[in-house]
Amino acid sequence: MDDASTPVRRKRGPARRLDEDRVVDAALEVLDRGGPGALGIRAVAARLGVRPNALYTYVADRAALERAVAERVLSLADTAMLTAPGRRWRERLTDYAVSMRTTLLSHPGAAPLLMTAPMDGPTAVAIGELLMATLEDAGLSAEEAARATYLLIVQVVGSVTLEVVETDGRAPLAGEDDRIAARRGAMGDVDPAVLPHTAAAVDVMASWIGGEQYRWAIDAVLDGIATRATTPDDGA
Amino acid sequence: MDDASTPVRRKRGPARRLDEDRVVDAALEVLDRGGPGALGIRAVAARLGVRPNALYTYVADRAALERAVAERVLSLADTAMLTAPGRRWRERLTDYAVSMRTTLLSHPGAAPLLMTAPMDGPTAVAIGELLMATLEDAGLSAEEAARATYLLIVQVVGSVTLEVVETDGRAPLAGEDDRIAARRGAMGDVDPAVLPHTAAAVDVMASWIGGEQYRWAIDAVLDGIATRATTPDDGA
DNA sequence: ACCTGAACACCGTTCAAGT
DNA sequence: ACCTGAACACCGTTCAAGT
Repeated sequence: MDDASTPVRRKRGPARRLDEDRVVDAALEVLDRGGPGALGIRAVAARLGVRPNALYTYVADRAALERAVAERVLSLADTAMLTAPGRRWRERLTDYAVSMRTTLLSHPGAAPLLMTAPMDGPTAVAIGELLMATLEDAGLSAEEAARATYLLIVQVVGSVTLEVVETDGRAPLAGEDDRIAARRGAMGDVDPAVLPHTAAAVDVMASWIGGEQYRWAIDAVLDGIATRATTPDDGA
Repeated sequence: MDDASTPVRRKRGPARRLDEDRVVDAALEVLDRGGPGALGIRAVAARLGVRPNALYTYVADRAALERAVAERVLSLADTAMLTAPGRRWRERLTDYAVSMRTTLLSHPGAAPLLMTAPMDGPTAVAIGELLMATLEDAGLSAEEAARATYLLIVQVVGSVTLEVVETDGRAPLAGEDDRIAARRGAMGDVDPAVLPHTAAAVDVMASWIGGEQYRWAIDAVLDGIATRATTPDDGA
């Protein structure tokens, strides 16, 4: 079921032709199969059927490879939601945040890279531009829109990274219910006499890594942002 | 100026006595001097004047060492602010958030460890307990308090980690103004014709890694949380 | 119980050499 | 221009041995 524009795309073959896109493709595959710890120059080279030092024609070093992977993953989330006509600014931001989580969770090993490498690539900038535009639709000033944009970025990337770090980071991730149950089990019993609030909330804390928590947090953040907006709920 | 309870504490000496605390001390020193990339079994052993494999008596492996360092750094922030009598819940949370940032920035290399290793140690749990108690003072239900707690944790740890990742991570960090100026310089010029919002907000974006942005974000988050509180502003 | 010596299987990165 | 061969200086971790 290959796309027509992707001629053959063999798994590991004798290296038909190399270019940066193919290197990043391979890096993402290594990440998906082996988790965050598996990514490395030698592993990617092996997957391409090539010697490790061959990669240095396309990538400056390991850090540059990681940045390229981070950019690639960001580009997989569809920004069309941010410009969807007829939808309110708040719905657009919520949709995009949820969709970004789904995208990142489908390449869990890549999520920590977003926190490790500075995101200054063209894709990251383009996303920032669209987020600021959406927040100005809400009636925020340019400065407030920029600050709110970063608040949202921190929340989205931070949540998903912490969520992934509790797994082995290989795709596909276990189902959310299973991951929450495993986390609940690892927490064991809490003595209500010494940690009353923790003991009472242990089930909710187990679900910190889930979609419901994610939605709750984004919602609260958007409420806080809405406080600063002049177009409370029905902006363009 | 050594504390009386710290007998001699030499820098690297012939290893007077080893225990887990001294190992974590050394790890934190390695981190402060060399940044996140410097931390490792061999580097810590060298700092203690001991062979690498000697560490395995006190720490299971590298991952356990990193978790121990993360726990240590968390314990350096003073939780007394969360229980300060006579102060409103919102002031207590703001004070603690600001103080946690200061603590983490004083050991910048350790900040990324909080995002990389699951935080399930006793210190992390104790902080969670106090945060939940404070948020219940605000009138949140147990479930809401737990969800708001995680929202705050993600925001604090996420912000500081992204802030540190743009530096070399060695202590002491350059002054905030210098770091913002350097970031502004790295962003270069942006064409207003293609990225109008980005071009207009470039100075604010440079300051994303600063204390003003941090405060703005925490404030917005607390506004969102306050929406769900029954004790709007003058809780116990 | 705690530390060393020695070794293992890895890393990222370089440089000269081939084609 | 692009890839290989070979080597460099590293890693984390193990195991047997010493004391």
